[in-house]
Amino acid sequence: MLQKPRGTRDFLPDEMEARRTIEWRMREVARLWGYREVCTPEFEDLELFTMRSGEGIVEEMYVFLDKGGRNLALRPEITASVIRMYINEAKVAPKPLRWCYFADCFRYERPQKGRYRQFWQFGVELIGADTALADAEVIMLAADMLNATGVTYDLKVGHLSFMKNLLKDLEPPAQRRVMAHLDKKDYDGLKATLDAMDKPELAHSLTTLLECRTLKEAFEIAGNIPGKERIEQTISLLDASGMKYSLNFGIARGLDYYTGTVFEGFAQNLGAENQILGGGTYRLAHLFGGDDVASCGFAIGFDRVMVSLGETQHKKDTVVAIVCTHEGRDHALEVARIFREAGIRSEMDLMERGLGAQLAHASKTADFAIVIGQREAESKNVTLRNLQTGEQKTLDPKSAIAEVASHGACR
RNA sequence: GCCAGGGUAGGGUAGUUGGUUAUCCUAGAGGACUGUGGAUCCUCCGACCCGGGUUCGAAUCUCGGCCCUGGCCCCA
Repeated sequence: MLQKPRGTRDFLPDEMEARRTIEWRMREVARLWGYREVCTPEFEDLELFTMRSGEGIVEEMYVFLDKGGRNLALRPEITASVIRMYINEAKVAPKPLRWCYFADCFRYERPQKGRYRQFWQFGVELIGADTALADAEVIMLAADMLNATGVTYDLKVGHLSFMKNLLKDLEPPAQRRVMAHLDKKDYDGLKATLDAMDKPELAHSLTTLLECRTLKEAFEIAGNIPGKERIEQTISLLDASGMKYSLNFGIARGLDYYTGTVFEGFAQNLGAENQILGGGTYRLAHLFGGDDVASCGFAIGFDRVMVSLGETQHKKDTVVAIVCTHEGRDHALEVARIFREAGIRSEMDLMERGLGAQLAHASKTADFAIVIGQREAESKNVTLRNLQTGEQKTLDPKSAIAEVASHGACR
């Protein structure tokens, strides 16, 4: 039997309904903040992604040659595409631009819990606003969005300037090696590396910086930071908003183009792959031949949010089964139509079953049955049966609709 | 790319000194039952992940691959 490709998933209706429910909660939050949806191609020139992230990522992408000999890649993330689109289509649009997206991405990696080769991201990008309030808005929006889904998570906010200031005397490759140690909390390795670089005193400052939980402490360790005021403003805006977060100056986000504020969210009930959100301020447009516009954005790992939410029950549709005899069929079609016009999900038997068998099936799949035989066809009434209680009465279609609508799903 | 544990109908399972037609539950279809369901009974449907090897004979032993689950690495 044919199998689906490794790391991909099929979604049955129950799961899709749960996913759409959460998706729409995020969409609604984005809408309320003024972030409007954009859509970019599923595949792009390979170069778009290597320019952003380096040649190394080719190994972790779905890369292919099209019939015209073009080097293309399935998108491994969406920020690069959005910024490309901004340069191509919207450079002169009034700033700031508030955009969001919900779309699938592809990465060629070893699957595990919360990590798939096709996965969905809900992200936002705020383009062209370079202020403390812009940074704060994006973080508050991220928190709002995660709150709307119902996940329990920890949000960590940091700023790259502190670490960059401590490391400013090191060459970029050395900086990267040090950051790698910090990211893994490998303090022994860090010490060895710094000793080898003849900078042993840095080890203490760096590890202390990671332990800092207030701006004041961080400023004391890292010294005179460029943009100090902006950082203070951003953090005081977050504090004023009353949102929950913690400061963490060890967030490195691994990428050179992040410029300042960075933040990450972690689900409290997931294992190794528990990061559900990542974002920060960055400058990327100039890489793709655009202006050096400031941007700030984040992406939420939608599938991980769903894993974290687990088997949470979602509200189900009320289902009405239209059950009829041969004589009642024409009237039944008419009744089904007006039920649907009233917004009620209505399903008819397609198997030419007898009345008993139709009801047997309805009892497994529906909340109510509308029974229509010769008697109902002649009187233009319907028999409404509550499949939960067995209670049954004959009334006109409009009253039946009212009854079903007032009752709701009872499965 | 690395490590561990797995893979028998749609879902869940039984099945080793290798041996008839692979067990049971559930789901699905049909019937007993052409104006009223969930019970019961009957019938049907449907599986040994793939390939090589050993053997008279492999779900079972063996090798390779694929896939799943979790972890490492990575994580844009």
